[in-house]
Amino acid sequence: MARRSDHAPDELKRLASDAGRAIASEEGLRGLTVRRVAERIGYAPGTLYNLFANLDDLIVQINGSTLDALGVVLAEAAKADPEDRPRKLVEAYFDFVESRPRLWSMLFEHRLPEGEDLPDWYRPKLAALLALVAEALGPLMQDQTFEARQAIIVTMWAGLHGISTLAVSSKLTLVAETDPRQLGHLLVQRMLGR
Amino acid sequence: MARRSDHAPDELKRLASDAGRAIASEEGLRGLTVRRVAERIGYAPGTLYNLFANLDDLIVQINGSTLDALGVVLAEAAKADPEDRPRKLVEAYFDFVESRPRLWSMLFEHRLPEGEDLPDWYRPKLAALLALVAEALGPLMQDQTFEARQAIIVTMWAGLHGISTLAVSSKLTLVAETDPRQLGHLLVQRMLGR
DNA sequence: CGCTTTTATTGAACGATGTTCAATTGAATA
DNA sequence: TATTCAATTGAACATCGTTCAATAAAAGCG
Repeated sequence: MARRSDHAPDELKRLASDAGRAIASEEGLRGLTVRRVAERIGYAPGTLYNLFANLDDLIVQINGSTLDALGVVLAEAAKADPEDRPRKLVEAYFDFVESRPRLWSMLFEHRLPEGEDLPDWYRPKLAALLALVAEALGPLMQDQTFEARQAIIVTMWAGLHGISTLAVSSKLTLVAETDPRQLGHLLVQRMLGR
Repeated sequence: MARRSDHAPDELKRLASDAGRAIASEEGLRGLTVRRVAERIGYAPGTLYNLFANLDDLIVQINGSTLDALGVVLAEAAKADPEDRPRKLVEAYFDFVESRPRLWSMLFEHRLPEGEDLPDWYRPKLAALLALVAEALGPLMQDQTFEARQAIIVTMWAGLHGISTLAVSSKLTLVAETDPRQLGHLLVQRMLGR
């Protein structure tokens, strides 16, 4: 069989990454296989290699769209009054992680093979997220130099990521039950010097 | 063939996890396969299943020993004068990550299958590391309640983890080149309120 | 409309993976 | 020496990512 054209090429690519995202959000990275995506959209495994370079490529695409979704959520939170933004942003971040734990995990669980780099469009997407947060919190860091602000934002960002990662893999609960959100708020407060 | 007894059972188990660690530190989680570990120690693949429940078990064992090694390094740094400990601990942490990037990555890159939990001995090992840091930095947090100290330490811990993770997977370098160590120091300073 | 060209799609094939388990064989025991 | 025991094997199974010659359907053309 050939040239079925049940779907336009772009449409088919979307269909495939949607199917991949569905599988990943249900079963995580471990359950995401080429054959299962193909089966889900009713095509042969080989077809996916016309749409994506390989499975890693498909995963990176899905991760990219996860970053986009996170951006939407954070942008919404950034509309709050400047003094409220730290709390709102942290809440939005953890809401996002909790609503899509497996997709969010895949963002960091997946590693490209040694020597391969993320595609060119990925890093700007990440930088845009950071810029969004930096702009939202700018009014609260007016006494800081540009470099200092940059460092604060990146540290906050990485810190929230660390808290969420350990929470999701349940490597955070030790003796006492520690709420990830509270740690997030604590982190942001201290990083903003309040 | 059977009962070769070239090695005592415990000895063989050590041999296998050493081989696994060697492979992982050279090629990361992706290169760590049952067959390659078996080949490296001169046994058949099936033999590994007498020593470990499965590949996940072997990985968790290696991760456990990585935590131990990190503990040794941090304990050494904690011997410094109380005021120097924040800097020394951060330096020790990043030294460790940079000296074993792939082993350290495996600590967080690896996820057990859905529903499976880390073994009972793993969580205490993690808690001991946190306790070490908490004790070392206790003198610098005397104005804090026990709960507050706990939260500060865990947040620092998760934050360092986040910074290192993003740095190792090169998702930290955005516009300007940001040194992970400096971010680590910044984080710890602010979390300790200095 | 028929013929040719193009190309999207297939699915068998390859090598590699984790895991199982009956068979084997060396050591320990009697 | 004969028997029991258990450590070790390696073939087998299902699955994986990936490739690619074959194919069939659409598009182009006379």
